Amino acid sequence: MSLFCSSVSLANEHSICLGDVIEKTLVLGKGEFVCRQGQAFDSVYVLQTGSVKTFNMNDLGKEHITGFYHANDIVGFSGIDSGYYPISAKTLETTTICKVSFHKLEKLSTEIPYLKHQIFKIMSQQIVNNQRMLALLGSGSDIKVASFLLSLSARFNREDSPSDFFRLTMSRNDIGGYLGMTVETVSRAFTKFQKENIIKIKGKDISIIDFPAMNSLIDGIKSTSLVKA
Amino acid sequence: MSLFCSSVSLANEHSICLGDVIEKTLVLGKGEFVCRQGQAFDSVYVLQTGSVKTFNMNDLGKEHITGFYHANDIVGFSGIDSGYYPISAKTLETTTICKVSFHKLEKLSTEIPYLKHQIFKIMSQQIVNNQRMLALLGSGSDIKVASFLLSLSARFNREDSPSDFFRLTMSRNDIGGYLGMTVETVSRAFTKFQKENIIKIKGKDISIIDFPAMNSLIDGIKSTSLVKA
DNA sequence: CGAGGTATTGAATCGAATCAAACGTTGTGG
DNA sequence: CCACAACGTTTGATTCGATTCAATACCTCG
Repeated sequence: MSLFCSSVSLANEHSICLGDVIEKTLVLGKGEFVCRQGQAFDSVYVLQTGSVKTFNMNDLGKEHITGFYHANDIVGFSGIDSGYYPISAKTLETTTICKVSFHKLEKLSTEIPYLKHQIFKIMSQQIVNNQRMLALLGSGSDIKVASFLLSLSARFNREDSPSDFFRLTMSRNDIGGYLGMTVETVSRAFTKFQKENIIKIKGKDISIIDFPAMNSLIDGIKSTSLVKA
Repeated sequence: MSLFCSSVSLANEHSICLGDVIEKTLVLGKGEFVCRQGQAFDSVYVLQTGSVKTFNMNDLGKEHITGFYHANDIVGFSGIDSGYYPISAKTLETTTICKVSFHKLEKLSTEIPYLKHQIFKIMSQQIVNNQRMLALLGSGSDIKVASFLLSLSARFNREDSPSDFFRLTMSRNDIGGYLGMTVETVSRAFTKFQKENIIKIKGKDISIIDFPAMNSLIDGIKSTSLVKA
């Protein structure tokens, strides 16, 4: 399970019905906005290809990254509560997305309990993912970075190649903004892991070589799922 | 808006119907479990009085606190995704809660679109709250503690007294576990704020004296909600 | 090719964790 | 009701790690 968005499909056997709620499919270039913080909430966005970061600006112009999203992930649910998007979303590369009217989606979910359940599930999953991120609050930079890389890896293995190789579409700066640390510290963690032969990095391409070592790094934040009597 | 749970009521004009989904109302003493990490998910819990912490144990027995909940908050939505509670919940004092069957709640929400919308809203709110917490990832201990206190204050002002005075039902240890810092650092932040006449603390009772100073502390993580052209 | 942004590396500073000890509070049983 | 034990909290001194500042190397794209 990824730190990131949903592995649950909205559609399944009801995919036909979903045609009604898709407003349009958009192709966006690198660095374009999907939605902007403060805009009225009306849609959620389903990524088809590419990747997106969500973030908000603090009063001093520094941006805090709240998440990275890839194919099949859904962006925008956080706008339901207030009726406004609390975050901006920007593409990290050329990206195609489906704009889905939330109003229509919600109406359709009344007719299709399965759809409603899926929405519940996706939102629940986002809560769980965010809480897993929060477990990083107290941990050091190595753990944060390792956890980040493992999440990305898990996210890609799910549907794409089962390989340990993938591409970081976001900048080191974005990673830092996501994990709450500086660019320099991100870079240092990368070089350190590389020297220890845990990963191999070349620019934006990364491969995880030593999964056991990687996993042992994050032992401290993995939670036992046992029920203790 | 609080860092914590929901300010949105499940019921409103439909409160009559909710009688059907409430399994039972429980009174728990201090330190009792509401639900346990790993148990099969079947219910959400609505707090009537008292307070609760949610947490999970990592492999080394240290607990990470994922949230504090008070009257009218709802605990347990994170279990929808996997079908198991990913967290344990424990009372911080004598607490009364309603156990609500999620299965029944979901079925009822099919008949009452308003109810469904409220559930969406509450879950969306939790996503937003968690993301606000995540903004603390990169900030120092003073900011974390100030942010925590302001959230609690906002949470209580909402419905209880409009006073700047409240009681911390959780231990310093719990606060540390929540904010990702040690007990000592929490304590030091408290004494520092007190020396600066920003707050007044006596054991578990706290009053916020200088709100402007408190707010200026967290300027760095407040996000502008403006739409920039 | 050159320029601007992005990434890496190094040295010095600052802040939080850690270790250790004293102080307070709470709850229990004599 | 007091004494004591157990736990929670505060405070201090030291260590360790991340940020900061600064300089250099690397890529990407016009």
